[in-house]
Amino acid sequence: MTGELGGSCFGCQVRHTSEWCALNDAELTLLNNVKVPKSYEAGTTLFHQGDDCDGIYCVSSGLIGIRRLDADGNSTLVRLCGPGETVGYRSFLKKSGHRSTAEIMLPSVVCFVRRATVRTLLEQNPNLGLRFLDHTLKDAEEFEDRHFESVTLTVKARLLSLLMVLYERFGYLNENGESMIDLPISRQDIAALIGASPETISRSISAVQDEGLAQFKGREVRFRNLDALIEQLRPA
Amino acid sequence: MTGELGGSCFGCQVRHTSEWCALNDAELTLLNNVKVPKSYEAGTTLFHQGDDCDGIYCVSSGLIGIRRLDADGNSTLVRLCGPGETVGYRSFLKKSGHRSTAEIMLPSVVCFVRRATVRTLLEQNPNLGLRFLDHTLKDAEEFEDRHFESVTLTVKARLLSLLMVLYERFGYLNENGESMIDLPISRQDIAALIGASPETISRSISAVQDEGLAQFKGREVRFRNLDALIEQLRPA
DNA sequence: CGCGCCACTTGACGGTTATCAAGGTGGCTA
DNA sequence: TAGCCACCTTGATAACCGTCAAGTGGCGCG
Repeated sequence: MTGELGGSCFGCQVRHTSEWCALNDAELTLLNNVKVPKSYEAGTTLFHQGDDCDGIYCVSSGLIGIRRLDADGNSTLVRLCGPGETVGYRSFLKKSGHRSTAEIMLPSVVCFVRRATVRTLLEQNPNLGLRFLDHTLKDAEEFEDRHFESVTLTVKARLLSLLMVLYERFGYLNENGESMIDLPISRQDIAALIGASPETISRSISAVQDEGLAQFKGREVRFRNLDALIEQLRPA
Repeated sequence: MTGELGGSCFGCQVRHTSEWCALNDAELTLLNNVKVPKSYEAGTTLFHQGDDCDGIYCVSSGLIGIRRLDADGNSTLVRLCGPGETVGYRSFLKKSGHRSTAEIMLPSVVCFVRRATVRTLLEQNPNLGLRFLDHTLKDAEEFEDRHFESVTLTVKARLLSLLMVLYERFGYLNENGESMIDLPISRQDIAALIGASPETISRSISAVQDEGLAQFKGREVRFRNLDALIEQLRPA
């Protein structure tokens, strides 16, 4: 709920974009008293697939990766959650164990709210439930769209699409006014995210460079022709 | 809400499996008074992609197909909704236009409940909202799983998986005790549903027949070896 | 400094699948 | 019955992509 440990929910920068914007002052005070803010290093985890769901996590800053084990036991990245997003709420609402593992991708501050508190707030304030409903609707649509994309678009098109999504969240202009991203995830994770092999991702990246759309140096991406790139996403 | 036009919600066979099982008698009476049951021929539509959302539809009997237009303007089948399921509720909850077209696949009876009524019931009974939440969660999980399948399994495996789903809903034993399905959809729709071309579906069906798993005659499927078929779904 | 480790890249190959094209079948109307 | 049309099948071909394998480069560590 707050950018600094022990900070107040009332000062939290993401308060108005998270589910908790439905709460009134009294409820927010309750939340503020029982929430457990904590700072995490990259590589650590909030919970593991199969764990019991003891509560939910609100991302204040940083980036969380949601992973699932595939049939071969490999851990594959399923989605990313940034500031203002709530993690683990679907398992909470379903009253089931966690279906996935939540891994810290970037140094993050995350507030934990234990189950009983969320339940109390949900009973007190129906609007909070509606906020969760909205969030779930958004998730469902996102998965629907991605399913649609994965059977319609090629790997390269999906890569460009992902780059645009990441650009919206992590993009910036460098000193020369060029559009840039510092990718928060590895190529392997990119591969998992769009449902392709790491080799194909590597080749797709080469193709994107050959076409002069962008330059890749490690995790740094420099866009050369954002208009042409966006244009490639249109035709389908 | 009812198997016969003008019938009562109280006697509806799907009442206990639909969202409306959350309602008490008074609320059900309200619903019963304002709902509009209607019989539809195959090929007609409940609403079109882009239409305003004026309410939600509860499937009493028959089968509804949800279609979306792809980039080329082709209408592709996205999912099927059977008795007890509610159609168009996500657009309603999101207060947005319909993202897809709902087409009648089999002769169906569908009850329309207009927006104001649903809103009233939602305000009166928080449990109804939770039911919708559950449904949305299920939708999200389904698309998550299908996304996973579509990048993991071959077309033939996905076809077998779809056949099992359809068997659960439309399967029966014929006079010889053989497991059968009368497919409710065309091969083109099967193709769209699992994300493949119609030609590949046709070839996959041939392969399934060559392996002695099932016989296809038009839309009639006769299973030859259900155990072996299920076994092929396991390995993952 | 050398070593190993890991992520990434690149090449070669093969399998799966889409695409294009040419029949075939069944249902419908005239 | 003929003719048409939509749907389905079958064949040939090529594109896409996954897999296996070898090589590169960065980075920490002894």
